[in-house]
Amino acid sequence: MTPDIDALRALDAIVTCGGFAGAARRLNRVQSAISYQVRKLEDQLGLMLLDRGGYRVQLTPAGEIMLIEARKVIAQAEHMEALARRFATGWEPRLTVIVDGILPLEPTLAALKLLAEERVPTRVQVKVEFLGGVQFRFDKDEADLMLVKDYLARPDLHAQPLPDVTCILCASADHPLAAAVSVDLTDLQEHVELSVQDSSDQGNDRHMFGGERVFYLSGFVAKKQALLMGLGFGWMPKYLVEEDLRCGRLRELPFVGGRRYRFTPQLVRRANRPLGLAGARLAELLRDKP
Amino acid sequence: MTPDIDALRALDAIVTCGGFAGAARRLNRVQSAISYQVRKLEDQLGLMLLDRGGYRVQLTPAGEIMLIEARKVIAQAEHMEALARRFATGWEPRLTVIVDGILPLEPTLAALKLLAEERVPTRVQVKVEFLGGVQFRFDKDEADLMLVKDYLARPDLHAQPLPDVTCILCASADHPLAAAVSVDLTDLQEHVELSVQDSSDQGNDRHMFGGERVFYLSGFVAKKQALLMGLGFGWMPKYLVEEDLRCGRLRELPFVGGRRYRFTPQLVRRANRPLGLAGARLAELLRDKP
DNA sequence: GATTCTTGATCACCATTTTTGATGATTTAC
DNA sequence: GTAAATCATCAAAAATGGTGATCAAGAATC
Repeated sequence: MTPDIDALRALDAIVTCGGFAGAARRLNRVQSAISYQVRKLEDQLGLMLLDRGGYRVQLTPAGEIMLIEARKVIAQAEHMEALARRFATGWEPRLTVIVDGILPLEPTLAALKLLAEERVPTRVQVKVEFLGGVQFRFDKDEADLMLVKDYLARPDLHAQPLPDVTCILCASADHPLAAAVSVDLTDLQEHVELSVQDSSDQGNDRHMFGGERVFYLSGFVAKKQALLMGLGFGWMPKYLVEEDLRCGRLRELPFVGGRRYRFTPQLVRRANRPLGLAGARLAELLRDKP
Repeated sequence: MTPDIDALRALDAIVTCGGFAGAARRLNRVQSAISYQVRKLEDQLGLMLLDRGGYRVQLTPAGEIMLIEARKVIAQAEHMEALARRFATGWEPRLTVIVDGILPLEPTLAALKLLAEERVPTRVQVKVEFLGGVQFRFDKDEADLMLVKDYLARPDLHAQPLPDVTCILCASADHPLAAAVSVDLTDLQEHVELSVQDSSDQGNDRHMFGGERVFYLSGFVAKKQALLMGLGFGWMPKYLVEEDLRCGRLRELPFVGGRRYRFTPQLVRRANRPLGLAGARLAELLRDKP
């Protein structure tokens, strides 16, 4: 039979208060109740915990060790209690966030770090997806939030804007297109376009060029690596290639249809399911900070 | 109010058995008892743990997290119980062993390693002392065992022999005494003798030579270092200087009164206080192995 | 679709456990 | 030596937890 946590508390109180009487006062019980509790505990464990030989009780050697263990059990139980209290007061147990891989991760991570520092009890799960895959995953996982470049608006979704991101059409300095003074659609279509794999299987990136040959990469890091190797051309978010453009490793392509475009990422939540405290706090941090 | 461990067990059983009825069977209770327990638990935590909406109960999101915590509490409590069982069956909670620093530590450490591998629950404390300090500490700490070179026999102490150790009188190869063909007591008394500090403050090493100048070191490692630096001469246990004698860094002194002596270390226990299972096992390992 | 099973909630009742308050033996403090 | 602690013990009261029966509602079976 497993010991009762109240009995462990009694043992602890006896030791810290220096006696049964003190423990009773501390626990708002009567002395005989404490006496009963620890005796029962000792019976259950089949082990003397207190030495009643003298005027004041003392821990037996075994009691000392058991008290250490008992305190661990108590602490664990209280941790559980505290967690429950927070869940009960509006902190959701889990928060799932889908992030579009085209967005800079840093502001999101910074916000999560703050959240952790505020000792938010919620277990936050972040998943990175691309293009249509973001909303696909948002729906499939019943996620709470998504940070997305494009999404299909619906009445049950509520969006708020995030800071703009700029995309730049570029290629390696060694790439044939990099040398051109001006590039038109036909020029582009003759070369390999690099794109990020849409993790839902219904690719629909409105910024693609419709050439014959497209290589799909698994993310923007891989895409950038492919660009640097001269494998092809493609759009990249500015924050990922600024350094390379400055150093000349990559070149911005002088495409007549526009060499850059900006978009406003959205932080999307479900209108019908209110965010818990953690979700609300995260949304707030993402809105204020980045 | 802290949740009751039995209630946590009920929650766990409901989830693993897939329902109240199954849990009741598993815990040898009746279904309504389980129902009562979890409802009380939920009341205490102020939190719904199970979703009774459908035909079969399901954990709520908060319930999932709480179950994880609950299992930790249960595991901790069971660990405590297991420990108690072992203490109750003769494993002492603590075992204090005093070891004479002149003895090779390796056999002792090997025995302790074995003890640990056998998952002995006892917390073993080993202290190294020197000369009279060993018995001094043995008495002061009310230790259970001592491994000692010399000790004052008493009726309440019971000893068993350990493998012999040889001591060699030596000095650095550069030391004046190292060159002599024969050394007598007067020769020795003219040089600095190196000795290990007695950690009780009543030095009585019967192997000292009574010269004017004695340097006391804090252990045999320090003493050996001092010997190698040519600071003086002194006795060293053979196992610590064999290599140095072979390489010629140290020399055995041709003392007319004997250049070597052997002693039989003793494993001493208290006759009036029987060893616990861990102490007995350790004594057994030390007797058989080294 | 009607019937049968199963699931979990609920209730009144009873057994057990826990708390209480009183008492007593022993030890410490003054 | 007296007064004030300390802790054990006991009977009675209170609270807690368990039992078995019953009920409504969702699956499963035919």
